[in-house]
Amino acid sequence: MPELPEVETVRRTLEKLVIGKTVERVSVLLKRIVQLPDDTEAFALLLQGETIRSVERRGKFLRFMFDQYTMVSHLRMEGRYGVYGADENMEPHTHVIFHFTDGTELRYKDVRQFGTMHIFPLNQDLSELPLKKLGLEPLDDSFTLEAFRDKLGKRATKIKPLLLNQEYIVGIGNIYVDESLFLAGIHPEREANTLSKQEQAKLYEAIVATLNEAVAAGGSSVKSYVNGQGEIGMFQHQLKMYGRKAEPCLTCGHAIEKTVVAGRGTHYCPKCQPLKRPKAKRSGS
DNA sequence: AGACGTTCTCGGGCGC
DNA sequence: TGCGCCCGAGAACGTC
Repeated sequence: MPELPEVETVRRTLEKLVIGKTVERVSVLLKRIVQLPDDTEAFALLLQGETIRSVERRGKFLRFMFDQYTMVSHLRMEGRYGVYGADENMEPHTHVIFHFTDGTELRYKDVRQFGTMHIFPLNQDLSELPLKKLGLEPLDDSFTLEAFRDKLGKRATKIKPLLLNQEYIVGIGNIYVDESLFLAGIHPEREANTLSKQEQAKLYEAIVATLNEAVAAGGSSVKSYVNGQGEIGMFQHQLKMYGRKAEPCLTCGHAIEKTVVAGRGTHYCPKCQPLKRPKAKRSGS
């Protein structure tokens, strides 16, 4: 479920709830979530007695900063966190529990069981997988038009899969890629290296605007997403493309098409996002 | 039935 | 022919 705006919203809500709390013990109910250390008992022991000092984000990953360790957590499709009293009912699909010394618990739930957790010595996560190869942070000052153009570079790959590839730019997923490409008037199957300077600039602006507005709205709750306090987001009401198959394009009224691009459901307006750049018509051929 | 907000692995195809 | 890169397909899972 979560793309950058959702993960950022989880981060913001969570930091209000868990900073300063000390881990008494950790229960791992589903081993597959824990990737590193691969021994789940070792994973649990590393965090015993550690206090959460901050909660940060890199792309779609959450980074829980403890005294000596960083715990990196990816929610994948449906992972979610919540803080509970130790006596509260255990909800289904609860896989990892961080029991704090004050009697509260941080619980990780994940219906589809795709989420991952890794522990590294403090701050060493950034130079190790899975964070090592991540690309530009689109809401950082470092995300300039020039840096974006460099990433688009000479690649002949389709623009949509390129934007989804976290090695170039982080945080964009299937919802916000469709929204951004629509805003920029670019067809999802355009080859990245054929974008004009002007199209590159429009796409850059579209990505920044879309992500910022979505963060301001607390993310999009299309299916199951909630923030760290169990609240849904609001940006789903502002989506112009995602989930609007066959509905009228808000710009031109043409029916929105849904196809598959690089294995992902893809929404676009054939009129506002033509595959061929509008050119003088030629007869024949 | 089949899609689903994510990402990793694998294998074929291509170019050098 | 061989190697490396790149891309798309499939897999991981449970729910509606």
